[in-house]
Amino acid sequence: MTTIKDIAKKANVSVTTVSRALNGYSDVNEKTRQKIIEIAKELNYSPNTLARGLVMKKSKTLGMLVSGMNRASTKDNFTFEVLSGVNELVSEKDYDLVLFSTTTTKQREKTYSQLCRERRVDGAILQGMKIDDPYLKEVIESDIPCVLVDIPIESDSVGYVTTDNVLGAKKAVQHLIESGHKNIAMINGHDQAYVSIKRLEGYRQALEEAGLEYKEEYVVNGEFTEATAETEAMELLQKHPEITAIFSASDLMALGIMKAARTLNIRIPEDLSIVGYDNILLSSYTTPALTTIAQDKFQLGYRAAELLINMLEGTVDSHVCILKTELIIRETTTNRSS
Amino acid sequence: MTTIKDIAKKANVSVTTVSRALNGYSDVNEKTRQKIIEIAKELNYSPNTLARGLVMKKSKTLGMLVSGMNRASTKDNFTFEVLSGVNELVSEKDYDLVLFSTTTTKQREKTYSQLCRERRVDGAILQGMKIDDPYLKEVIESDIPCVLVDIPIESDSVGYVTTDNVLGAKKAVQHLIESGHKNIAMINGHDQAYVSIKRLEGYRQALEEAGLEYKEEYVVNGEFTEATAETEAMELLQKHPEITAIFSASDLMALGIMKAARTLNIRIPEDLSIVGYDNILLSSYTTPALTTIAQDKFQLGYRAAELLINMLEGTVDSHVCILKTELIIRETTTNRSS
DNA sequence: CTGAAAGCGCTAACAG
DNA sequence: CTGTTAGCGCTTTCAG
Repeated sequence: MTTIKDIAKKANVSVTTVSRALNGYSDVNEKTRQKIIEIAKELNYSPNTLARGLVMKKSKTLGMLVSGMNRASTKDNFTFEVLSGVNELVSEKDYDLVLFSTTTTKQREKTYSQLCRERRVDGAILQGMKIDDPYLKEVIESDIPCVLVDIPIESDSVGYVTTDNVLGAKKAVQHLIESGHKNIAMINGHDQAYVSIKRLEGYRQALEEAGLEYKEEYVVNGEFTEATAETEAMELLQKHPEITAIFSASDLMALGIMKAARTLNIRIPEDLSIVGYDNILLSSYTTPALTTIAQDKFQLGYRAAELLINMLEGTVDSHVCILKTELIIRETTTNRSS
Repeated sequence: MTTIKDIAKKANVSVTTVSRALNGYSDVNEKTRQKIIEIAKELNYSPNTLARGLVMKKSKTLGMLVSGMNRASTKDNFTFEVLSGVNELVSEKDYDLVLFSTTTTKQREKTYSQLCRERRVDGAILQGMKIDDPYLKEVIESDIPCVLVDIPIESDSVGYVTTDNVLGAKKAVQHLIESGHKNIAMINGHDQAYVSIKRLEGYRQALEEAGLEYKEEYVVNGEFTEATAETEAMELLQKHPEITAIFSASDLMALGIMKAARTLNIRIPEDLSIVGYDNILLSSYTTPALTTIAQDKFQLGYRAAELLINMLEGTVDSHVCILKTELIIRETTTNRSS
């Protein structure tokens, strides 16, 4: 493995000069530089980023911490799309990305800042964290620059990107209301998810503004899984046959609801309308295709990385980025009033 | 940021002793060790992996190079599932994973070994490479340990994991033959994919063994994309109305074929049977649900990582790992003979 | 059982 | 424009 020392020797200069030449400093004779560059190429030199990172105290590496990335979670590739977005910007900006996956249990073994410091990441992006995950508290205490996806915490060293979940949910429910529905239920995620709290808020606002009563028994948690949503929908629909529409806090759960409806012989959209959330790939392939609130997951990742790098390089105005959502009308909703 | 030096000072020992104590060497007084560990905790110490890597000449880091991971590719989350598998083993074994995404163009800018050496990864996993990608040649020349996904190259420093693509394809086609089909077309990926070559081989073998003639005009390339497959299927089905079954080299392309059939008013499976390959998530959600050859993508990644780490740690017998595939019969095939 | 010293490959004053 | 020197944080001989 050739080092700058080898190059220095061969070029009859000092290592300093080599370092400067290779790093594009101006105060190097152009001839010397050319010679050095040539020798470097000839010797097939690659800089050692470990050594560089050690002395520079930064690694040009970002950490991406994802919670709950396991075999099952590949179903909604939400995480993957975010990752793709992150990866895109990271490689544009010539950073590197190291991937950490963690679970709530693991977070007790090794702290967030331990993880980041050991690896010497310059900053971190956190995705899929729950509101009560240990790491979240640490993020605030630590001074490692960090961007959260879908969790609105802000400080000198932490920013976040998310979508407008209140508005998104509101649009979903308004669409149902405009279609003539009065008894609209909601299958939410769980109380540890920030987005669930916000989407519930949007649901309530939409009802209120339309003069419809909010009924607690119309809202249940589906834990963001297809199976739980199916069970919960089953119970809900049997207990409250007057329900003609459901707003689901995720598309995956909407799939569960559709299954439940099929089992109960409830037709979609004739007897029951459904609006999902996320616009995952699957949603356009189901029969009937799912009406949903789309959010740009790739962009979520891309912006998170952008924000983080801006924070690192000190070129940042705001630590917050809120993305738009969009209602996509497919086949699980229909106009009842007409 | 506290270092072993700080600990040494506070404990009144040398840095050597601290290093040994923290790394679990036996030749250190148990009392001293306890004291050191305690102080380390108190000072909230994290080892600096850069420094360690620099002197040890290994980083306990694996590189995952994926080709063509972009916004579009999130559709089949093949890559993501492989990544999940890799990630799983990597964290079990306490390695780290750095993600590089590359494109054929990018590969001309920075060579494979440059990438690996700069980052000081101990080994690399390559996913999604094409047969003529520049990196592939480099992999062979380089002595960096490397495991390829779905490309059968083997040497002292390189191994691979794949599935039995010949057999997989054969099973698909045999299933069609047993259902009574005689005119079976194939929509393949492209010639730069190893798996395409092998799957074509399996297709031919199955035909031959059944005494059916192989017709060149029945095989076209769909480039592994839904859109191209749709176009190609359209043309194929119009030109050769006698075709009653298509074997598709990927599920994604099978979706395209289904679209084409719908446009042409060809009923599936009554008029046309389809068998896909991969068993991507979507395949069970389409209407009708897709019959396909399943491969365990998570396992592909898991095994790749396992193989690589075994190679690195010198505990390896074979450099090759071949996984099984499984025919999953759903609704796009039906028995014609009955 | 412990410490002193050297060095991994690189960058950054500082001095010429 | 170039070289000398020091040091990033850690591990590892080699002596005690």
